[in-house]
Amino acid sequence: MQKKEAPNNIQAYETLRDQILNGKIPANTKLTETMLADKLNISRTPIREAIIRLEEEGLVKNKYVYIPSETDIRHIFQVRSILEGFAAKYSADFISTESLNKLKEYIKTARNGDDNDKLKANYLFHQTIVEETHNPEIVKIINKMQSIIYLMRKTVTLQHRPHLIDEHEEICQEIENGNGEKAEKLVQDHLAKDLEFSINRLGITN
Amino acid sequence: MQKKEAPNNIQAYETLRDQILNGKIPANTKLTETMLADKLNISRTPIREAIIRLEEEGLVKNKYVYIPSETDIRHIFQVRSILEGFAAKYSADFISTESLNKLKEYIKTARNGDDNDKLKANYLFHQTIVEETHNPEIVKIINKMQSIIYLMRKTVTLQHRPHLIDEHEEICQEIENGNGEKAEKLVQDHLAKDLEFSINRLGITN
DNA sequence: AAAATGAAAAATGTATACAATATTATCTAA
DNA sequence: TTAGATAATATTGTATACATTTTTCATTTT
Repeated sequence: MQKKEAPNNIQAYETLRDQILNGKIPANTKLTETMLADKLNISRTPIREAIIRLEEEGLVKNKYVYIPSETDIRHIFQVRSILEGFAAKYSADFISTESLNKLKEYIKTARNGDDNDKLKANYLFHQTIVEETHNPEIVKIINKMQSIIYLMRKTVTLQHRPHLIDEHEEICQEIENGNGEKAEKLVQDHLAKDLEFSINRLGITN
Repeated sequence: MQKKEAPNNIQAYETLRDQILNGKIPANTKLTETMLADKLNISRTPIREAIIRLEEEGLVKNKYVYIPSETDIRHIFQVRSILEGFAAKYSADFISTESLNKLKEYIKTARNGDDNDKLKANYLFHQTIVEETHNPEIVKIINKMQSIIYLMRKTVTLQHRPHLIDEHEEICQEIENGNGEKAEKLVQDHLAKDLEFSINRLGITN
């Protein structure tokens, strides 16, 4: 049995999504159906369906590639902060030893690896904590924000925000100690710093 | 200038959404494009687009109308509890007098009005607190859960869960007192009770 | 010039035909 | 029977033509 290929509308959705996220399709681009259909060598029908998905996801708004304003980003980060804070608090009580070891591993990699490793390790650090809630709804919400988070993370790790890894270490420590309240607070402070650093460096405005 | 009518695909999305929510299209129904196209007297194209929207929203999964399991509902309620808890805490510090008066108004209506008034008042009570965050992301997430929440609310208010309104009153009180921590806790306990009551009465299983 | 008008062009929305898959029913061989 | 193959049917996916709406841009009017 051979693996069935995803239909064009799904593929189109995925490639467009990727291209928007990595900047190949820049912010504010008008997405015209015929233009995209030409580019991907398929008809307008699957393109339309891809665009609808992107719109529901919030990456496209009214046919234009959407860049969130500073206010938008602050709102998104508030949600992230609330949910990841909860996740950290929860982890302090319920984290598995495997996950805890993973966290330590990611800290090590983030200190020693190359840029790409660091990026991935920092992503996994946060993701592991979120997944430790074992609540797919929470994971889903965070994942939906990954597009913006990714941009921010790229900034803070590649531009070496000071103390970033130290903070990860502290968070990990408090989770290990079972100190949920402290862990929650640390995550929220940590994210607040990421936010300010990124907004500053990216020169985001309203 | 006359008001432009929404395109068929949007209208189809809205009517299907409504019909799923009020049970006209029962859970687990297979949504076939031709069948719906016939019923709404339009072609398959706009139907497909409507279904994609419903799928992105989570109301439809793999062409079937989706009913969340008990576990799903618990997960959803955990998110709701975290976010509404935050909203209550936030409100304690920042709520406007207008909103506070509204809350009191809704409590009164929920005590005296008819079933329909009660239902609406209880909805507005929670919605007002959520909106007081002035964070559209939070509002959006909660709204996306409204389908399930609606079901639950119908149960708890129409089957008169005891102390429901008393709890609203306490929450309102603590918000007015500026006691955020207490308000947060009360909201979370309140929602936990709603959840258990509803699951019990609706006979939801996995 | 600025605003208003209205063709021309472009883009979106819808129906439909046909192609590709998935599902169901039917039949055969163990 | 029943597991497996295969034909029949139903459903989904895609391209395309045409209809409708929106946008653009030149022209006229003030």
